[in-house]
Amino acid sequence: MLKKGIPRHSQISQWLRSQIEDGVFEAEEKLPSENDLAKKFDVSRVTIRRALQSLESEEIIYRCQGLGSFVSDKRTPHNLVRLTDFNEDMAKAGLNASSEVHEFKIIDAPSWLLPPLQLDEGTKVMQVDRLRMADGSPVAFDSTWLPILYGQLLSLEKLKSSTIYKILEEEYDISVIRGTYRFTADIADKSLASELKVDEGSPLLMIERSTYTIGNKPVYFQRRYYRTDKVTYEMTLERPQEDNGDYPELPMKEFIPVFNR
Amino acid sequence: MLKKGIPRHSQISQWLRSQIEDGVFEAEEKLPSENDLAKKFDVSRVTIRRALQSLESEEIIYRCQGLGSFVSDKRTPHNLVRLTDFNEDMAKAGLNASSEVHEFKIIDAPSWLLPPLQLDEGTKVMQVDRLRMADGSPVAFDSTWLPILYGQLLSLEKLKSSTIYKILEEEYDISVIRGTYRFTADIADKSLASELKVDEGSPLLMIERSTYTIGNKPVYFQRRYYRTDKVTYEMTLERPQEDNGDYPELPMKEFIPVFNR
DNA sequence: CAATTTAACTTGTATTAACATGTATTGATA
DNA sequence: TATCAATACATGTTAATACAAGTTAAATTG
Repeated sequence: MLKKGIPRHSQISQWLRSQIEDGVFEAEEKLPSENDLAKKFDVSRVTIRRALQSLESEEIIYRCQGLGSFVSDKRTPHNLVRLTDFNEDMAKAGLNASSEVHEFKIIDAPSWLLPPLQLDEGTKVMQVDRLRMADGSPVAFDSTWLPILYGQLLSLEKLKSSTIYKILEEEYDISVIRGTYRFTADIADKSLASELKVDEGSPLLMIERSTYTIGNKPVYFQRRYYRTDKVTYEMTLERPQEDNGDYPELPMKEFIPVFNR
Repeated sequence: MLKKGIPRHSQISQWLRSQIEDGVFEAEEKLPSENDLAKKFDVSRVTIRRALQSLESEEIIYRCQGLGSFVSDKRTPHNLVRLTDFNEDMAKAGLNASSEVHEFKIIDAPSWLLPPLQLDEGTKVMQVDRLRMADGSPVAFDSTWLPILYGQLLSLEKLKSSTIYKILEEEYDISVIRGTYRFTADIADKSLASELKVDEGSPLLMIERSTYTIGNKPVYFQRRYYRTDKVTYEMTLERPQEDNGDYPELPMKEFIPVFNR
């Protein structure tokens, strides 16, 4: 049942993770007892506990002495934030996402783009402008700049049905390891106003995103303008309930505002 | 050395936490080996490992087989986001924070405020308007509304030297358990423009914050406008390096955009 | 002297064993 | 009937032990 070469506790926690993911064990459902699991996998109870501990620290399950282990209700592993994708975000919100590619060209990198993409002067970059729509009406407009190295992997065809993130990850195995988001506000100039169908001078929520792959290599730099009447970014921070006394005064969560001078 | 009644592994992990916090073990410094710690506390190595495991899952330390355990460089436990405080944010950025209370009054709650504060029509609320400054120049302007229950605990005096968060937590033991942040953009009207010393129509980053105490009771609702030339909110999301195979495809971090219709 | 082997030390994995503590049910007792 | 004690079973704590595997440096070898 268990492969060799991979720690058993990892395999067991992985098995449980996928079982929970697949809905075999539903939310709030009681898992088999540690002894039962130990028998099932023919390992010691300690190994089972090691596996359950992983799931507990990921807040996928919670355990009650005397009662058993239960699947957490939270759909996403708490405290974990995923690097999200426009289409994915929209799908989660139950909206029909679509996008139009309005620009797909190679340009000389403007000077302000050199530092974020770690490029030298005179280098060319790929620029992709897209209008993002939810249920057919414009929600956001973004420009993305990529070093030619990565930009050449894209095509108009693919961009229509997929996202840059997915194309690079799934087709070329270039995965984004790190991403930095910057939130700021801007006002719609003539061009943005007409793209997003808002009045010139309207406030727009701007999110700049820098993404990096292994070795801190920049993959792309993106500026996205959201219609404020359409999108608000929201984030809930929760202070962990005083569980076991492990956190006496406790860590909550961090959110770093950067002050420009 | 160890008290009874409290699990030894908890006491040991707590001791290590505070030693690290106090700088006894600095960033990237190697901790004593598991065997050394076991001898020091006269416990088994398993107990030490249990303690280190807690610190590891909190990302306070990391461990390398064959090398030892090391203190993580990250100042704040990773993946944990703290509910922050304006003064604290500024201090961290090395700026001198100050604020002027421009309004401190009791008003009839406007209708749009009723749902977020879970109040009935006709209720009165406390409103506090403050201009926030960094090194003497205006950075943000916020209005905070509190149910009278909590508002009455504040005073002009205290607000000058402290923050609402601190006053309620430290003096009245009312601690904020949960907070929701919403990011959006707005433009400066005449009043905001003159407060923040920007042109009318300038873009401002607006952050709405709802905070709750135990039992999901709203403590206050706040609207803060940041000068975009002064402040950008930034957030870095990192995908955990494939450590042990525990996370095969996955979990990064979550950041929820809310789509208004 | 350089390359290799060995030894010592580190954390990682896993078992067996015992006892502590919390929860719920069952059955005897007042 | 209501209460309490016994019991079974859950997770929690901890020890003692063994071996695996990664790292480093010293010792050995060519």
